[in-house]
Order: sequence, then structure tokens, then C-alpha cells
Amino acid sequence: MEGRISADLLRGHTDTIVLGILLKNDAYGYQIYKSIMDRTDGLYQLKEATLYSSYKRLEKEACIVAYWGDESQGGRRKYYRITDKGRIQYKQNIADWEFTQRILNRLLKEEDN
Amino acid sequence: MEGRISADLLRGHTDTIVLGILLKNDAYGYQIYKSIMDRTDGLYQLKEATLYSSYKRLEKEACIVAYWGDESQGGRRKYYRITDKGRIQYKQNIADWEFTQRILNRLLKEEDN
DNA sequence: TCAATTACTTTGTCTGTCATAGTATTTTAT
DNA sequence: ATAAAATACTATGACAGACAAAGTAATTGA
Repeated sequence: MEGRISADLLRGHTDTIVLGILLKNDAYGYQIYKSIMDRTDGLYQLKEATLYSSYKRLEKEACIVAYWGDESQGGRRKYYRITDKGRIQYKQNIADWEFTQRILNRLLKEEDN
Repeated sequence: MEGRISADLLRGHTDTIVLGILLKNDAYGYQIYKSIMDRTDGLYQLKEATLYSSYKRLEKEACIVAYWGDESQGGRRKYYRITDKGRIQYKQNIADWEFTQRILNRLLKEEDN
């Protein structure tokens, strides 16, 4: 694997990653984007557009809420806060992911190679 | 997780699963379908249509080749055999998947919960 | 003999990611 | 002081894999 995870393997994890970051602190869109780049040394190359559509989706599902930051210093920043529903969703997503890993391991690793 | 892995988490693994099954023996389409159902107790619910489009894709990429089985006993069965290119692709897919898991773990598990 | 299962195929829909493009402000370099 | 780069957000359309739904036809089982 050279540097770039395929869109198909990323798929379905974006919302979980966003919720995971917001668990600790509120954050604004671009900050979340940078945070993912930093924490994975640029290996997990989610695109800005992908994240912004994730925010929109999560907001619609009431998993996060948005508010504009204090614009007195610096440019406008739209912050997101996780909701109780978002926390529940996060736990569910992690459980789903672990379940999927277990099943995939059963299918792919158990016997051959 | 109650019984059904979301399409988004399945995404990108279908070809790998098919190749993994064909590593051991040639198999025909419906047999592969049943095999996945059996080996995961029906938890990994790939649909027939999904698998058939995977076969088509893998054939086009020369990762598998198809041949009609001996129709003298029973109905027609289209068998698939993995190619050398398919074996290489399989290893690459597994590597990609493990890489992705590592990155995701770094993002999702390291710090919080 | 009639229903269920096996076995394969096709068509169209949905949705998350991406490419591309754009606006506007702030920071950095020259 | 000014131009370039980085920050920050948004919108639009394309793409591709998984799915729903439907269908054909032969075989098996009750």
C-alpha cells in the first residue's frame, strides 16, 4: 500500500472518525481535517469535501450540532459539538466495525495463506 | 450490531473475499455465495447481485477466469479459477486492509473511550 | 406434481467519496 | 506594502460498489 487508502476502504468510517474527534473537544471543520492528516501522517487522506458532507449528514441525524465561533480574532469558524445521540452512534459504529473485523478475519485469515 | 453489516463497511472487501475462497479451490458462483453465508452464519450478507458483479469485475481484470462445468449431471455451473494475477491482487488487498486497520485503530482507539 | 431450491443474469437506484471549482479572510515571505 | 500561501468554508456533478427487484430455467424434494 503506497500512501493512499482506497475510497472503498475508507467508506463508512468517516462519520465515526469525526464523532471520535468530537468526543474529546468541540472542533471546527478545517481543524478536524488537519487533525486527521496530522494524526495519521497524511496516510488517511480524507478530502475536505468528504468531511463537509459528513458534517452535514451528522447534523441532519442530530449526532452533532454546529455553532459559529467568536469571529473577533481570526476568520469565521464553524464549530461542531457532539450530542448524546452522537455519543450513542459512535459506540454503535465502533461495535459495528469490530464485528465486521471479526467476520472478515474469519473469512480471510483463518485457514489459508 | 444486529445481524447485518452495512453496505458501507462491506464495500471494497467483496473481491478479496471471492479471491480468498478461490485460492483453495475452483468454485462456481452460487457455491461461493453459499460458502460465505455458511462460514459466517449468515452474518456477512453479501447479495448474489453483488457477487456476480464482483465476478465480472475480477474477470475483466484477469484476476479470475471462468469456465462452464460438466453439465451432464445437474444444472449448468459456471466455475471460476484464480489466476496468478489474482493471487498477487489478493495479497495486495490483504495488505491494504491490514494497513487500513492499523490507521483506523490509531484514529479511533488510541486515546479515548 | 407442485413448491422449494439451485444457479445464473439484468436493470436501475442509492449513497459515500472524490474532483473540481469557487469565495473570502488571514498569515507569511519578500 | 504587497503578493503568495495557508486557512476556512461551500457547492456541484461524476463515479463505482452494493442493493433491490425481477426474471429465466433446471433440479430436487415433499
